[in-house]
Amino acid sequence: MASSPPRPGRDTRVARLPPRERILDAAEELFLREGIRAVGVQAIAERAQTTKMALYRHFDTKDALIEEWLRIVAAGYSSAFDRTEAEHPGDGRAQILAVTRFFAEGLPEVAERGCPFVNSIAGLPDRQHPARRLIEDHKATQRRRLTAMCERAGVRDPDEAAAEITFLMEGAQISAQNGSVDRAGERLLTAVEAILERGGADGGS
Amino acid sequence: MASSPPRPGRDTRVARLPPRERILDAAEELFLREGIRAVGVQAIAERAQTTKMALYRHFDTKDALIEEWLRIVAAGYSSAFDRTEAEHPGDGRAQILAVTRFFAEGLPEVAERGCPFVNSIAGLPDRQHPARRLIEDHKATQRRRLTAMCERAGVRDPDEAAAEITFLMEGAQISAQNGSVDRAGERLLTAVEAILERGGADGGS
DNA sequence: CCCGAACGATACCGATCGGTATCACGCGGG
DNA sequence: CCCGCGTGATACCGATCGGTATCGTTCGGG
Repeated sequence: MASSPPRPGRDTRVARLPPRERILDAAEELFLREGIRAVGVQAIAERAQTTKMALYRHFDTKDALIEEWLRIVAAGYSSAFDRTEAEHPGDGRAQILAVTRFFAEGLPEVAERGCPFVNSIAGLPDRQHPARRLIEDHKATQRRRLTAMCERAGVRDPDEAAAEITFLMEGAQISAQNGSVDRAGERLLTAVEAILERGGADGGS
Repeated sequence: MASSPPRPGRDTRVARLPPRERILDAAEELFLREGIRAVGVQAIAERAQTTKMALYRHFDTKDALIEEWLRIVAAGYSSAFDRTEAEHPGDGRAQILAVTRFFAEGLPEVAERGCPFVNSIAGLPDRQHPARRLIEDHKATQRRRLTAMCERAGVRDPDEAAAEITFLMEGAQISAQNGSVDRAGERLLTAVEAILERGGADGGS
């Protein structure tokens, strides 16, 4: 096996990531594919090409690993919001349409694996569970940012508009997953535009 | 029909349903409270005041029990659609508003325990699983019925309107569950009315 | 009245769960 | 050079998982 080159990278074409990242990657894949509760720590460790012991050196408990994973996913969505606000400074309407497009682009993936937050919350019936709190905090923050964008867009009732847009985004994910609505992305975009229209958004135009 | 089931007569000590119903009731309660996968058959049997053996006499497997439960839940929604169609014959707009109100009224419950379909699908990653097929069939049927109602209401693009209303209903449930939107019921109704307005619904004939 | 089916209880099956203990090895920094 | 830490491997823990086997009891309809 490791005959001449002492250099690592024999069993992986790219340089191997540190165990912690490998574990998080493996957990993400399995959590999405099988569901939080159906996956055992043993399976995660194996897929990460390590052992349960190594996993428990980095995460106190399986639930802590779940929480950390969800934290990363939430950060991904947050940074997408950051980006759109940076790219369309002050233009609420453009920001909303951009994040809507972001959600729409993610729909094929969500249709296959489901939404990480929605699926996880189903396995976290305890409202005090740290991972569940994290999800709810994330969703509340996202909703606040959406409301702010609606205000910026000059919509008449920003609170109502943000609520409806939130419904549409969440519902598009669910309906894409259960296959009851085709062309979900286009429908989502159309519906959000209609809400902005109805609310009298300033529009960049 | 001649022979009545062993219904609890008034001299029975405890009004007790037949084991099968008790098991389904217990399963419903636990599935909603803890989640499909987190509940063991032992726990279901105990809450139904019976044993695992009795449970397996009525259901081939735990998954079959899950499927049967979901079938009952789906039937409940279907009969709600039946009722509104019967109560507002030919009036698509009134039908849509009635089923929307039905969803809105269920939101407090959904906010607490989550949507049975959404939560279950998270624990059924296998698309071939009978219970998952049942959910997807149910959602597809519901979407078709909604489209028919939109046609009846004279909306310009019934397919699009039904899709958007579906998004709103599903999204309202999710957002109520994760607490990101308050007054979800009123918002849902407002949004659906706006879609009918925009689509040029007849208003009742 | 009595027979068989449904029922309740208990014990058991192999597998897997989340989590821990132990130990040997490799590698890098003081 | 060598010490120590992170690592990987293995074995183990008690508990629980879904599912089955074997009892004795209860009860209602032919």
